[in-house]
Amino acid sequence: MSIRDLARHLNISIGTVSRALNGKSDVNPETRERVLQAAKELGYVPNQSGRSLRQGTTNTIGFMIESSIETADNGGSFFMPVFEGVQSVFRRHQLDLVALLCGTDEDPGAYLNRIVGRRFVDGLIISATMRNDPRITFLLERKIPFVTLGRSATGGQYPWIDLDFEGVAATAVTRLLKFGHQRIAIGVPASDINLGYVFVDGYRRALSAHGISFDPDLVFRANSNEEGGYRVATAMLAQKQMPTAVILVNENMAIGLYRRFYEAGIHPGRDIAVVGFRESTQSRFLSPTLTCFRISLRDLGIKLAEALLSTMPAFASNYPQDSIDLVWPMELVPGESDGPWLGT
Amino acid sequence: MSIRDLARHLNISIGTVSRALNGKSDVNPETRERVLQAAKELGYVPNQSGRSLRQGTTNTIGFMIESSIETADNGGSFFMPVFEGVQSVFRRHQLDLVALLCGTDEDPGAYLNRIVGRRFVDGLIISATMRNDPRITFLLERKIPFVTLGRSATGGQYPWIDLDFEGVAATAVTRLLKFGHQRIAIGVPASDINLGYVFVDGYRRALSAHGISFDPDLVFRANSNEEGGYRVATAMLAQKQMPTAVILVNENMAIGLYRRFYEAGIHPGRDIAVVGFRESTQSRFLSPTLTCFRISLRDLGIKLAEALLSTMPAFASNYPQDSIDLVWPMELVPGESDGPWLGT
DNA sequence: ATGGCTTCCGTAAACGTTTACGATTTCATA
DNA sequence: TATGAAATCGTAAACGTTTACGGAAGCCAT
Repeated sequence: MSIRDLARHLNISIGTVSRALNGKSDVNPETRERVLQAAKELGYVPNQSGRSLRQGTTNTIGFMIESSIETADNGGSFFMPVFEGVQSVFRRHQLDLVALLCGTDEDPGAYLNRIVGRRFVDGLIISATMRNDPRITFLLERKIPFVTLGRSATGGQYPWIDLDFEGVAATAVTRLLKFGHQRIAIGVPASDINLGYVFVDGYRRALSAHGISFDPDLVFRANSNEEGGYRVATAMLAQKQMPTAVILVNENMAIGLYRRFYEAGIHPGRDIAVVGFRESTQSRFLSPTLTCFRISLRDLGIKLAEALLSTMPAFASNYPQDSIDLVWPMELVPGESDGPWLGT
Repeated sequence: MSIRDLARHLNISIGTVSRALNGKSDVNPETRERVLQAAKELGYVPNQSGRSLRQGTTNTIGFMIESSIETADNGGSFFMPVFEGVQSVFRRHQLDLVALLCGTDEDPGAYLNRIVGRRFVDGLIISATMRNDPRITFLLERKIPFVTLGRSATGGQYPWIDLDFEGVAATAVTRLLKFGHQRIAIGVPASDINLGYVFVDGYRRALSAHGISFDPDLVFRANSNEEGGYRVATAMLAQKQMPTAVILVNENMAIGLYRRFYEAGIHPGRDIAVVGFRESTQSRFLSPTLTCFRISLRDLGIKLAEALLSTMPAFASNYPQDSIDLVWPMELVPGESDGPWLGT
């Protein structure tokens, strides 16, 4: 069922059929109607390869999602809603979105090189941005439109959207200080993901804004999952003077942390304050419910899509450049996991 | 950087270049070496559109992942490891795997029709199979190779792999009966996903095998997330005679269930037995830790890939047909959430 | 010297689209 | 009526690749 078959069936040329289907102006409205009708009846859908070959564009966007061991167990709850949002925008432009999950046993650079080299996608969304991310320099020199979810220390001119980790750190720190806490710890990912650096920076700045000196012993690095949270709690318990509060960069860590404290007979929310990130269905149903930060992942996805489109020549006219380099604000949702310090 | 440029640069014809790159036999080893060398130096990667157009094959497989509201929050933890496994097999055959997430505001049938019509993929993996799934009949009549994760009541000849829900139900029921429980409830998804039907069937059969009559009031339907678990617990509490044990089809439900019981002052593992499904990082760190079933999702993914390849003419020779229609066994992992019935 | 292999390589068609260009018709206007 | 513009459509080239086919060269045996 090619366009040629369709043309033969209608007794008109394939050029006219193509123009009719693509909404070009120089075609008789009546003919167009006949073509569209026949296309629907015969179930004709244009072959993407032929179209791509001719126009040099694939009408697909790739969303590269990290699937490392660390994030494999919880990444989905984050990415799925974002993906939803991105897709809702692309659908309006007949763009198909595909998720590209680079396997753990393949080098992300090589993977990206293959995808880009094959002209598989017209643009890319890059997530889990590293502090120094070779993917960014690669895409820049290949002039592939892209946007990153998460800023990076890598140089160059490209749009990025990131969560407001400084804001989160500042809000959490001030809140906990107001509650009377003095030793406030944080739990951040052990990997080289840039998120960790930004978070620690924000934490540091927030502390110094209140005249409190930074204590490196209060920064706990671990995997961003339940096991990591468990380890953080264990490390906290081992300190001569245990922190009275802790800020976690990942809500999955909270479960492991809760568990470790439960084993030690320590009640989060009473004996120790916990602030998590980010709000999810989970955080509302933990006991105690987690104080954390709310964010509309779907809206984030929408902004991501718009930022990408603004860098693509074919769509840039509809999307002004001002939607790029965005720091996404988040709102604190109080839970039962923190409160006034009752200790000595 | 097309094959033509490469040929010009080497002063040989494009036909020879193509043959050299594709490992055809009728090319001088020395020439082949030169071609491969030049391709690497100049960073040549064959254009996928051109290749697809010519061979009628795209070298990509689609993994259609459900992203409905219900599963958006937890689907990732399940699919990511499966995806990993699938990808590890496809990589060996130079096949690229892409995740296709059908947005919630688009009809899955229409989405699939577009993907297939465009000749976007050579094969498909379908998940979240419905009891009556129009996608299956569609793919069958279009003769697109596919495999489903989850069996279906839809007729036709196609490979599927499913988890052993009967086994899970039987094991859980016998275990709980041995513990002295009499009123054993189950929590299953409210949607039309076939998984729910199979699970209830297994539960029913397991009960009757022990001479216990089936009580429809013990089947609780809810969303497969934390909120659903909360609702299930609420419904259980409302019954005149509360069940003494409950089997959940989703471990995320356990969190919500725990929460509701916590609010009611009831301790899972002591006052009520909970058996969950499936084991995850979470289930090991909940308090109490969840008795549940273990499964290697990566291995599951590998089998899925093999089943699909066995139906694709180009690969079938390497993959015998016996790997299809598989019921995946699972192993129980005891936790703290169930035990002997201590009630009256 | 001729014929027949084998080895290697070039030529050209084909895949399904889109689109620049030109051809034809229609129609109003001079 | 002649003319030009507008509307509509057909023709053919082009995108990058693979591959069937044939040709050229080399070699060996007759």
